[in-house]
Amino acid sequence: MARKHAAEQLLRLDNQICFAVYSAAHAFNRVYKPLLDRLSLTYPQYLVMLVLWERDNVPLKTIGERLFLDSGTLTPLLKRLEAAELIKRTRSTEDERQVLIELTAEGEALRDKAKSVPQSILAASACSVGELVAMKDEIVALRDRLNAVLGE
Amino acid sequence: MARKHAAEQLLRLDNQICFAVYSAAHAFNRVYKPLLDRLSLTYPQYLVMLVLWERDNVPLKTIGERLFLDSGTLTPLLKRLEAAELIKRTRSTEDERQVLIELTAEGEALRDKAKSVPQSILAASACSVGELVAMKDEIVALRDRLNAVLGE
DNA sequence: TCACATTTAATTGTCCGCAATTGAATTCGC
DNA sequence: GCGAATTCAATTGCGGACAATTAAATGTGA
Repeated sequence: MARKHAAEQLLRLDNQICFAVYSAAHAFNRVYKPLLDRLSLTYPQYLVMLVLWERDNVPLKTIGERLFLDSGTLTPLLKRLEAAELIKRTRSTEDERQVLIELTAEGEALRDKAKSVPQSILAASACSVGELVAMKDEIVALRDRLNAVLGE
Repeated sequence: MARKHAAEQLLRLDNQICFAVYSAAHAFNRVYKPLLDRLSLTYPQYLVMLVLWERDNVPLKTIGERLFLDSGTLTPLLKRLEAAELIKRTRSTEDERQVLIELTAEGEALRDKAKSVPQSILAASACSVGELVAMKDEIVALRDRLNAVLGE
């Protein structure tokens, strides 16, 4: 047989884009780990802080929409950030269903220490900013198409 | 100020390739879920099965190297696959430190049911095979550069 | 107004992912 | 051949992820 059936080829690990993305996510996580250890943050916690550094005092829901995470993930994570005194959780007075997340002074201050992280990641990526931006845009477009399918 | 300082821009969530990869991995996982539910597999379990369908009777270590996972992840996962009677775990007679993983007849048979999965993913990705292959190759190259940094 | 649906967080249970440790088997240096 | 280092799997503990459920607050329609 000159070539295997297409369905067989698609089952091969090395042909699957999802595994490429999956394993790249883990590789990123491992590169981030020592950098974030210095901030005493995990990667998902760092993502939450990025959201808050852009806009403070937002409901849990909004953070979840931004990061594609639900309350089952965020509630315990935010409690740990509160225990670390980086954020405060308070019920909204207008809508008591909502929990508003607010940075503490300490949480704000951490932003400065975090500024050098992206540069280190850039270096580890070992390619140009232009290439990375192009890849990022493609991956985001793919992610959004996948999420669109889920919304149907 | 005409434009913000570069370090500030790099801290923005939308500018981070790692978040693109992270969120794309989750989106893939959510698309895979209903497909894999029919096989009673989780995504990491599906990855292990892909490895075994390519080559059977391999040590745990080899599976870990292929998937970039360690024994802390694989040992319980493989025990669940064994409980589901898809694989068998046996100590190697030549080197008793190794655990060899072998498909059962049921595990082999599942391959047929899994054949249609990649096609469904392809459809959800909503782009051409050529584009996907190109993206996959770029992401794999990036992953390998990141892993290379870790190996130093 | 009052039943009903919707929105939002929190909780519970299951399954990854990984660091750190332990213990057993093997290999290496001498 | 023997003690030390290495390899490999298992275990423990912690922190995500997410489905499913619960409960409370809010909104809506007759």
